[in-house]
Amino acid sequence: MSLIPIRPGAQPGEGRAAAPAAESGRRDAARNRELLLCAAREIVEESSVDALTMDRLARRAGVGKGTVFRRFGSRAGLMMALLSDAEAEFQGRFMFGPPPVGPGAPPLERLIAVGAARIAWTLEFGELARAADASAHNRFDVPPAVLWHRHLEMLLREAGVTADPWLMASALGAALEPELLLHSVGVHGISPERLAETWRELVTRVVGGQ
Amino acid sequence: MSLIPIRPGAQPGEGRAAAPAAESGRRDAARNRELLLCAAREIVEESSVDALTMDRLARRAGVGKGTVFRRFGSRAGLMMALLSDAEAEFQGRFMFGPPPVGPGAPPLERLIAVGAARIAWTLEFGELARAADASAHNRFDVPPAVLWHRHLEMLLREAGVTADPWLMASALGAALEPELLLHSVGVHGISPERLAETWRELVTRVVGGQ
DNA sequence: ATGCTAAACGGACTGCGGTCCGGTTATATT
DNA sequence: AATATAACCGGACCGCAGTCCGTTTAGCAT
Repeated sequence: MSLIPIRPGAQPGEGRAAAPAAESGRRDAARNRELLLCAAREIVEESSVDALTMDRLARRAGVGKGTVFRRFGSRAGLMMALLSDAEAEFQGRFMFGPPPVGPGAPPLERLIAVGAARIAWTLEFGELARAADASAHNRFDVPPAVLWHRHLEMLLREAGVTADPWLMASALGAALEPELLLHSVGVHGISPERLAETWRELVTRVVGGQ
Repeated sequence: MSLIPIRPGAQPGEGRAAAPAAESGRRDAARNRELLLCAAREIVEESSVDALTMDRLARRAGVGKGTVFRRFGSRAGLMMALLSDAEAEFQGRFMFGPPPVGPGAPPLERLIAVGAARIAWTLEFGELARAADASAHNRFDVPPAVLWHRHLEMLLREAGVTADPWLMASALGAALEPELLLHSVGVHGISPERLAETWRELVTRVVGGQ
């Protein structure tokens, strides 16, 4: 799949060694990587994201624990690897897809649409995203997060928001964080539609529209 | 201190046993509690928040590890206990303090002021708050967080925000989360003034003002 | 003072994420 | 085919948060 591979098959360099890419040399490494991703998905759908521990994954895949960490760097890295296809597909949508999420629509419309899309995306893959964020030292500096943030910033600029678009993008982005969305839906029973509607209201007011 | 004690000297019930309050019976328990809080503060100022591990704290205070967990329930509970005075003081400011943070000023002014105050507060105590959030299952449901959220919601209502004030409060509150603020300042070198200014802009636009 | 009981105590124990290092193996070179 | 070497592999090991349970003790009632 991977329309916009953010370094395809590479994890965000956790330890010092960084990025044993998918195609570089050793075929057994690549094979183990797929083996592990496959086993990880099995564990997740059999039980839950929380059940996906590094030891368990290693034993399930029949490899040593060290191998798991060498491949993915950390638990967060593993989660991101599991998410990377879905993430890349989402990136493709807002960067090259059809309007109003993709380019071609007015910026405010794009903001509204991409927020709604993000909400839907999060409700589908959010458990993994939340787990990734949870044990992430630097969740804000990871490539997909940076790209997402820059995209929001760009849309805000295009929409005519002059005051510190960088911080505005941070503030608005915070309203779409998986932890918050999942909590709203899961604990308080808020519907996705209401989330999207409030996002629309929020972003409309921020760009000074209406 | 504790102007508005959120159950004074009690931790947000973590385990099943919950809330061995400060004054109830056994004086040794209360004594150990103070002993532990004191030792915890020592460790933090000698080293850092990260250096404050439960084992270390227990040994430093000369008690068993079980005692630490019985008193505070979890690491997050300990962090909240360490924060509780500062948190209570802040609550006092926005609920009963002088305007514009406290009551008496127009709602938009109060929103702007309380955000700025929150930013300053976070930059002072944020390390503890971040540590508390980090290992908190239910960081949104803890009393101070709920009170803060409801306060934002109330101000939004008073300011005439009709559309789903609950979610709007969540969204705006997310822009003031310790993790985000500390990241902006610490990693990207954003100044507190710029944070406050952007908050002013954001909240002004949201309430539809000028 | 003495005895009773509920509560507090300590520290061994578990499972987890993450690191390290000696042994192994795939690939390139000759 | 033999060799060299860089990368890979496994699993023992560490520190941490959190749990459990047998033991001790504070406070009360008599």
